[in-house]
Amino acid sequence: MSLEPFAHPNDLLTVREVVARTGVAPSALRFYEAHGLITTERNRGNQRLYRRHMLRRISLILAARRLGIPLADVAEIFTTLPADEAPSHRDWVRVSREWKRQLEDRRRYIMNLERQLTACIGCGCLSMKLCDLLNPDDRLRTRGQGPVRLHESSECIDPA
Amino acid sequence: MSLEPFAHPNDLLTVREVVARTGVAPSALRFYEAHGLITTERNRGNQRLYRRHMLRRISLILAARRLGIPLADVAEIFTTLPADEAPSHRDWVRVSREWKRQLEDRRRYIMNLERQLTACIGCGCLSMKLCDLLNPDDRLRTRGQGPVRLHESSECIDPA
DNA sequence: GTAAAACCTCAACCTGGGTTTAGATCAAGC
DNA sequence: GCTTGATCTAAACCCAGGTTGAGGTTTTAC
Repeated sequence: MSLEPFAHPNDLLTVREVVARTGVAPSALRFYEAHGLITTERNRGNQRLYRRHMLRRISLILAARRLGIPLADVAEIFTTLPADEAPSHRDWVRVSREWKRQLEDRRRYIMNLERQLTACIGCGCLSMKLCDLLNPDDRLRTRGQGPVRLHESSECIDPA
Repeated sequence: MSLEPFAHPNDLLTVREVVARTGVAPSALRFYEAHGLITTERNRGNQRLYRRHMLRRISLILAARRLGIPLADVAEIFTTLPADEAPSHRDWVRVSREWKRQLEDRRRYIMNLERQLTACIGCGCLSMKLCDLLNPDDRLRTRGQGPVRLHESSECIDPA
């Protein structure tokens, strides 16, 4: 049986092919390469050739972007990935668990803000005197001046 | 009784005083002014004087920043606020409810991503063949080429 | 009266995640 | 061989949300 119809993991794709497969603009591909997220070979005319397993990396970049993970973090994760072949199942489990943790952190942060804002709406904060989300300038006026560190008191938010 | 110890809502504060009360850098105050979020008077030497009720606006800006609300949105909200006095209780209720809605939207978006990522970890997506977060290039290879619209299929994420 | 500190404007710079443009080179079809 | 389209590099530009710096005035403190 011929190997022809099957893709070799290290065969080479042109820019156009990668663009067609991933939907990522050539400028973005160059950008990722410049930032060390992907690597390329060159043909004799200096044009880029992408090894097929780079498609995996690009997919991971897209997933990360969709999740709001900064490229710098992705680059860091990529240093732990095999350089010459596609990431393994195990790699993907590790990466996706880490990203899930980051999503959870972000969700918790937002839920905390929601809680504070709800408390502000539901308490004396409506007078805008004591809320942690709003700087308590009225109170400060009775206490003299000085640099105000915001988010330091929490009389409204956390009355306990 | 003298009015001296009580602050007039329209009395004028210098840059230094506003910086001391809000913790916001002068450059940021100028930036907010340049973008129409706050207004100032000037003294005879052209130096800025802030009417006291601007402190409320600055507090609102800080709260918005903390919530991740873009300044442009804040500027838009501010067009609905009284120009010459502090925002009222009613104003604050209206604004804070709107911001709470935006927080809820962001939280729901993140929860949705978490759900997708969890599904990816827990199903055949681990093979990175069919996941909505990862571009399904293996499948495409058996179907010919063409531009790939990402996030269009949901065989993994939403099997129903 | 003078020096230091604060303030002014305007312009340049920063990060992140790229896009756009200019000018040159390469590959492919006829 | 020639034209057209694809690609190359480098640099400039975009957004947000500001900060930093240069060079000039104003206010304040002694």
